[in-house]
Amino acid sequence: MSRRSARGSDRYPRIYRVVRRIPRGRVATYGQVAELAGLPGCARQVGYALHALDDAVDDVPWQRVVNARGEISRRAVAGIEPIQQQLLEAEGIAFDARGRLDLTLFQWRPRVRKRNPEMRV
DNA sequence: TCCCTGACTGGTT
DNA sequence: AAACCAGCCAGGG
Repeated sequence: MSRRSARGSDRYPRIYRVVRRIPRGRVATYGQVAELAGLPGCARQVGYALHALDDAVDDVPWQRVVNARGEISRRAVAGIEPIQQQLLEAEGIAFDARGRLDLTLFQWRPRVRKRNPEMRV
């Protein structure tokens, strides 16, 4: 381990905690997860964290995270994308012929947990 | 320890 | 609509 490696991986638990909050039948984007985890601008790291998941051990609904265009992101390892799509379809999410889902319909919109519930602009 | 590669994104061209 | 580009940062060679 290099000098201070312990610090960096604090992020993974934060990221997993957010992903676990995504309800069934809803999706979140990588950037959205990063922001909710307090890591704005670190969308790429969210992908990296999910890549590091061990499905045999972790109970993180990774399939509910898609890219900002409403598509399932391409993996280095083939064969996973169709599985992710099937899992989402099983939750009631619809994909168009081009393999995209409508974020305006299925994107998770968590309530803000603050005193002032909402002050719309 | 340097260098490169990613389950990404928003702004430009 | 598509290609490019600069940030982002953890791992592995």
